[in-house]
Amino acid sequence: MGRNAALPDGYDRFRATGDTTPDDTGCGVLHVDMDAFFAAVELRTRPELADRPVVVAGAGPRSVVLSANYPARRYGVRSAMPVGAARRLCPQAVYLPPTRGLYSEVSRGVLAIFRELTPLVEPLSLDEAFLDVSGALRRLGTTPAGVGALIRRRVAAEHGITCSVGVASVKFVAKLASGMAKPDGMLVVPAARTLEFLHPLPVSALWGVGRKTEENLRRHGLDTIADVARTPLERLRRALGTALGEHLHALAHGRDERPVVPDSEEKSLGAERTFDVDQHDRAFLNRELLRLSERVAASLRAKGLRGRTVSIKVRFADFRTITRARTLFAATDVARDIHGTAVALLDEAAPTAAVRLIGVRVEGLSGEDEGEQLSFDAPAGSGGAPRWREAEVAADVARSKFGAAAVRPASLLSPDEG
DNA sequence: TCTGGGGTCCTATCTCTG
DNA sequence: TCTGCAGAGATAGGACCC
Repeated sequence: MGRNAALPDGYDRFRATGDTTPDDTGCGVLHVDMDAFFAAVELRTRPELADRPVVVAGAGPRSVVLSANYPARRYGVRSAMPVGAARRLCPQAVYLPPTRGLYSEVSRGVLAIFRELTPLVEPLSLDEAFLDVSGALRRLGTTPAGVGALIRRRVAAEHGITCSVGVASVKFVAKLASGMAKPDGMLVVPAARTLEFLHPLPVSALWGVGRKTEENLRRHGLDTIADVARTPLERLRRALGTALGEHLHALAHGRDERPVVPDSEEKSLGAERTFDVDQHDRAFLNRELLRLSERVAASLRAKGLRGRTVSIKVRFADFRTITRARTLFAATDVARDIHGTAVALLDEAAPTAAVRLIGVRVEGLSGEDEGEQLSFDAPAGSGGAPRWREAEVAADVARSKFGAAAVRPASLLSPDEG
């Protein structure tokens, strides 16, 4: 969904319109971003709502806005805003619950279009991706901006939603451009005009500058990207730390060496849950850790992965958040092992305050065939772990046939199911 | 305003080892 | 045996992204 950057004055000169051929010299990277993706997908089946404010959000008291269409945004409704705040700003909006699975399905269809055009497609999330089209232009018989226009036509025709496209010489400029093209537009930044495009923009437009870093930069008198570009590298390093200082210095000069990477490996996999009401009860928290461990383990197995480090996250009522991690002797994809470690970590952290959120994450991922399986109640090599794993794999199969509720640990059954 | 859930990356600190 | 040092890995927290 991207950061919303209204098109600044004068930036219309970068906009590609139907009746002109934009200068896309030196451009090989496209960033494609669906407009108000979840809301747009919902509106396909409810076209009568198209001109009304529509918000996709969960129903819980602590839910946030997942997506808002442009009529809703005119009232100030934004992604990630608490639903209560959205309702105050726009009580007349239609609030729709998210449709599980639907957005992934549409996303796969859109990505398939991209991959017909170039193999170098790097998805960033369900609703956006980078494409490197530099090697495909001769075969396609068009220009980068031509590919962008083709994508916009096909996504609209085949999936009934609009997208915005940024065309540039490097990833981060393409991403900025797509954000500024929204909704339903395309911006093209030829390589030679990259600095002209970048320098008037505020520092917050730089990728990696959030609220804290923006405050920090402004404290140092740096308000625009041009200001950052003019600042000596050593001063940026001191102000921001080595890595961030060097990163922002490069971006401010229009340098972004990161290639479009089609298959990046996952580094961690987790699940977490915010409770409707803050929780004290340790038995309840342990059951929730089991539920989350089951989910994480099933995802690991579905992806053929195992992980060596188990971490938990605990957020308290005052939003203070702690994490605790433990590295196992060997990688695992077994819920029983993950849960055992998570409970031990929670016991050691011994939180006394009310808990708002609890999460489980597995890091240090490797392929299923690398490393050895570990179990809590069996020494390595004794065969205990494979039996638990077999049981969990059998449960995976049952769930895939009969639904998610078909197989659960007894401790997760509600009393009337027991 | 009162803050979801899924991630990545960076930094500081601590511990272990040679 | 103690101390200093450097490097690696583990750990915790924070910022950021969508």
